Amino acid sequence: MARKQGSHSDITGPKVRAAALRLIARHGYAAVSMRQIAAEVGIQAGALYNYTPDKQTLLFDLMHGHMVDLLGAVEAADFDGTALAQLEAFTRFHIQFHLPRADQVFVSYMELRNLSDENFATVEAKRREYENALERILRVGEVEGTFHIPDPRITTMAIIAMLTGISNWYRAGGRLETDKIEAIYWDMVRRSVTA
Amino acid sequence: MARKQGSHSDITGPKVRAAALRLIARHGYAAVSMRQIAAEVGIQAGALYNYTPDKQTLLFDLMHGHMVDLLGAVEAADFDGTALAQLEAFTRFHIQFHLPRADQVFVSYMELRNLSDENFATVEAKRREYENALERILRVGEVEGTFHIPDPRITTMAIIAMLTGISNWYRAGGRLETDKIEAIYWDMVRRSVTA
DNA sequence: GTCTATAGCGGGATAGAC
DNA sequence: GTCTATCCCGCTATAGAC
Repeated sequence: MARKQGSHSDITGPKVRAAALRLIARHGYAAVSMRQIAAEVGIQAGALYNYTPDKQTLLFDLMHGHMVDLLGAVEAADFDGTALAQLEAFTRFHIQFHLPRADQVFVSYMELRNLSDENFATVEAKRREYENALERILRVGEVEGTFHIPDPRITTMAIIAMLTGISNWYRAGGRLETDKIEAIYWDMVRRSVTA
Repeated sequence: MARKQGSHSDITGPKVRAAALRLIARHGYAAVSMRQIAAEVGIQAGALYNYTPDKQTLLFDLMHGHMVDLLGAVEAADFDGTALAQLEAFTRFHIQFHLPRADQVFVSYMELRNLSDENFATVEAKRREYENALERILRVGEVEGTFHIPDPRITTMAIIAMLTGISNWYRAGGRLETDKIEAIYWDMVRRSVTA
């Protein structure tokens, strides 16, 4: 089972996904052609089909991969301590994870419409799982008495929308910038759920 | 200058825009064809060009029209009183304006990429104008001492993202539902900017 | 104002040589 | 694994009859 001589699939595969991600984030899935993606990689359109059975699967792999990475990172973060400490950790985690992944975030929230029904259900389930991680923290804080939250589900959606919205205006910037953004948003999140 | 017999342009025109809005919100601009829009209206594709010079202009009219409506409504609302009162009025206004316009909101935030450079600049300028209305209120509250806001521009974006995010999960529902949503979000907005 | 018909182009995907 | 060539389809937009 030795790898074939001249095989570049271990290099070209990632390049295909990177090119697709970049182009789809920029122009949208429906507006990007397989020919454009191939040109970006430096191969012909036909050769793309060595790396994906079709365009739909390529989109799904990008979106699903992003959600798998996100859930894996959440699990690894393993928030603990008081509800307030967990909420701060979650807030900073969300910002730190999403800021360097502008294209993935954009595609994952804009291209849901272009997934097949089955692929949509799979991606949506993972997104729900992520939301639930935050909702659990809010409910713990409510029981603790730290938080005052009339409707944990709505507050979950509100906080995630606020944090994800950073991607709408954030551009480039180094570590210090990120620190400051984290501080400002954590301040707002904290105040919005405490008495 | 009497209107031609058999002319339906005063009826068909709005029907074209309504159909385009519905379909684009559902499937995205690039994925919707002029044939689909025509079929939804009940005419042939060629006849669409009596109502728009091209597909791009049709998209622009939808998005620009939405922003014009929004800015007109903001101006008519004419917020006054303390900064806190103005912020509450703005929050409730935003929710009341956006909730019944799910398709417009969706299209206006998802299809910016598909506007020509010139059309994008026009729409973006109006959106900036709307954001500025909120930012002014926040700055007044900061001067008053009512609010504690480290960065008014970021807080503006955070609040608008949070409020606009309602469209991501809101479905149908009557007046009472809207009242409750307003109350929950106003509660969060208020707490997030006050000490 | 709407129709039918079509020009002209570009799309996704496949076949077969190398 | 990549190439060239191509099938077949659907797209936007226009022309000209009614």
